[in-house]
Amino acid sequence: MKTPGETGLAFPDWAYKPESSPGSRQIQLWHFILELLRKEECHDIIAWQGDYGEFVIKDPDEVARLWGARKCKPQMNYDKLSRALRYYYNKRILHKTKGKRFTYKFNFNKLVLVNYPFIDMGPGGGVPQSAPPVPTGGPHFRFPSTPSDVLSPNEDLRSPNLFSAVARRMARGSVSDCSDGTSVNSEIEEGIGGGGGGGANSEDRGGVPRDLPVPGGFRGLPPSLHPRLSHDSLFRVYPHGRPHRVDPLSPFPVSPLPGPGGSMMGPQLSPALPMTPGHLNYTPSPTLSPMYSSHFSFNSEDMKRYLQAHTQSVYNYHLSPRAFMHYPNIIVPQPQRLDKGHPLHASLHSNHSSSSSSSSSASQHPLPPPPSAHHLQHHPAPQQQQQQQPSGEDHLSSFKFKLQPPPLGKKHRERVLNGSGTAPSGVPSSSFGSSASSTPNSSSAGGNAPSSSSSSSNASSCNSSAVPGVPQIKVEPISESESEEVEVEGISEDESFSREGEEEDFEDEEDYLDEDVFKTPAPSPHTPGGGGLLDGYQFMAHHSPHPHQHYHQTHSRHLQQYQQPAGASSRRGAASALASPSASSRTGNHTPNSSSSSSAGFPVSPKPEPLDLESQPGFGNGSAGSERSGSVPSSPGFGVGTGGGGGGGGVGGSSSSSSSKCIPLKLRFKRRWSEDQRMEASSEESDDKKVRGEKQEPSRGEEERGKGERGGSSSAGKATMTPLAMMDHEEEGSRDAESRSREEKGKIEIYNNNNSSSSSSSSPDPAENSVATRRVSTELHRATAQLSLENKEC
DNA sequence: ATCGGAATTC
DNA sequence: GAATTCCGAT
Repeated sequence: MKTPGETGLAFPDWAYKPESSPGSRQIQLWHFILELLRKEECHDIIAWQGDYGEFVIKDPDEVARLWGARKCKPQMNYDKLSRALRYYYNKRILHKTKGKRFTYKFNFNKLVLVNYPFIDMGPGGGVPQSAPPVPTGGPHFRFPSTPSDVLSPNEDLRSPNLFSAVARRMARGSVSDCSDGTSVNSEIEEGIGGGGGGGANSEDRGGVPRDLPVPGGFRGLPPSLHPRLSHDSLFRVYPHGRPHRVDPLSPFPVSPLPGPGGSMMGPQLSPALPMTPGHLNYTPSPTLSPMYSSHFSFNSEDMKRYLQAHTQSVYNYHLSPRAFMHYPNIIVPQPQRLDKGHPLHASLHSNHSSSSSSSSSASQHPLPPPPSAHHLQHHPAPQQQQQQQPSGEDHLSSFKFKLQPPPLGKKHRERVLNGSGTAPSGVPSSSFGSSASSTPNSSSAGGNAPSSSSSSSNASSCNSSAVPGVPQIKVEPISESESEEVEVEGISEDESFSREGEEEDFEDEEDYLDEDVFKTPAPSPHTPGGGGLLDGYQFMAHHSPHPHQHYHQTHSRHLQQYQQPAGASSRRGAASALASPSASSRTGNHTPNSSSSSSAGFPVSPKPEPLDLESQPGFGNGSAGSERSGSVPSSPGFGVGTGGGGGGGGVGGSSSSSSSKCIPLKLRFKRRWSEDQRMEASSEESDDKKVRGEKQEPSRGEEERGKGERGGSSSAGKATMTPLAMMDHEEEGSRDAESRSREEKGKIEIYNNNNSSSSSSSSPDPAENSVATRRVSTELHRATAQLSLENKEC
């Protein structure tokens, strides 16, 4: 099999911490595992297989041996190692793929969160589940490992308001450790050769452009961003046409942004585990960015850039609208479509002042500029894709759907490799030997030269294989009740965003979330830009002229794949259908996800979350509000068809009018919302259970149920229905048949449009769209402003 | 093979 | 905190 990297599916760079690289002793098991997975040499003993993020330990003994060597625990054996892995279950870093021997699956979301806690959870701590902090999209954010990289985090700090959470975490050390001094080299390794991306292997890299840390990180950014910071390190830019590889074998779907650095091995992210923002129980690496202490001067420009990057990242990661609510000042740039001018810049600039101000208000200590840390890392040549200049298509294209045939029989995967069991007892830890097992190659000490770095040589390769994959959706049989049942990978943002009915029923919220988070935006084949989900954001930010196109595309896909006939009403059915196969087999636990069960009542977040509340209002103004009021289902705003997405849609709603298209958007929002809430609730619960060890009920199903129940009834904090719930109710309950039919029609139209047009470009009514779009945009702006104000107040 | 509790180590 | 070690239960 190819390594993820090769396949182009690498896991996010940030997920991998170089520090743990060969020489570092503090390496954590998961990190070590990733390390092995990155090495082709090790593919005989462990390799990605199956779903995204899923890997199989082909030779448990050997892996254990290596692990023991690394940790200087000669007595290590698979039993012990597995115990350690099992501890990750609760942490949600990993979970077992049931039915498959020696097969586990990473929850990259979790890793990401841990590593990249940029998003402020807010008081509620509720982060939009849907929006993982990690940037997937175009510009990849790379978790800074090197000192210079580290800076970036600091940058975050710059804006206390926005990133305060991060700062706090950093202070706590909860933030990922990229910073080990030890790891510096390692990082470099990764960054360049090894690592950057997930695939350590040269091959892998080849597939994915690993780190292409582009010196100018941001596209638009002047190379000289900051002397001290190279955003590059922080953000990886991917060349436009990132090749998307699709490796059938590799567990990962094509990386959406085959970004260079492989910063994104998006596919790998397993949707399965929920990334509950709130729960960062696990702190992978203690070290935080080296820079904590470092100070950065507050540079408005840097800030802007940073924010841009960040926002893009967020955007790319499908942050839920709420996430943005947290950052009132930030306008979400359209990462991918910069066509229109450079919205980002514009937005940033415009916002910049505000943001800065806010920061000042909050607490900010402008940090003195860090010592220069520029890291050595050679980033692969700057990729085209830099954030700033996304050539529209490329950006979007980066994300794709991955369609995978149903997994082969488990048996295929089950391989018990007998191992070669050799076990040299004390192996020098330092040399993880990279390939220790099979190919002990050099490396070891070499400094970090990283074994994997070997890949460095390959680094070039990464980019190569860019094969624009076609968006694919992967449907897995449900192996586990939890998350794995149905995965849609690489779903376009839209999907994640709305996850229309089809996906609505996630048995696992977590999974769902994870997916969202990780999903890479699916580049629609047709649309260059491809960013489905983004639409909303984009819309908000820039009002792209053709917002709906994306939407259409994505939806169309849904339809095709899921063939979901009708709108909301059908959702469940569709979803259930998807899930059902396996679900049925399994215990009933799957109960349709809480969301679907909305009828029952959406779970209300157990505890009141200020953030949510805050955010919601904002949206409320938009579509949500209208719905609540019982207004006509179709919110005008959405009508624009732009996905206005969340916020935008809502706002627009007031103004515009096309009904048909509007609804889908609305639904999306609602669902999204509900999901978020559910997530929150679930996450809490789950945490309680798993982490805390509270046992409410053994079955997983329970968790969900519990969520639902709690949400509905118990939520002591919130007796009242959440907006979402209300919305849902309206949808299902109050809406009249007509409205529904209209909605559906609208959807259909949209879909049709997609199909018909090559997506990207032509919308059926360009003129109309443009006009509508403008209009909407204007309103959106207005709305945004209001929201911002509101948020500030809060 | 897997799970997870408990004690212990670093 | 993150394993490591043991070990009984499934």
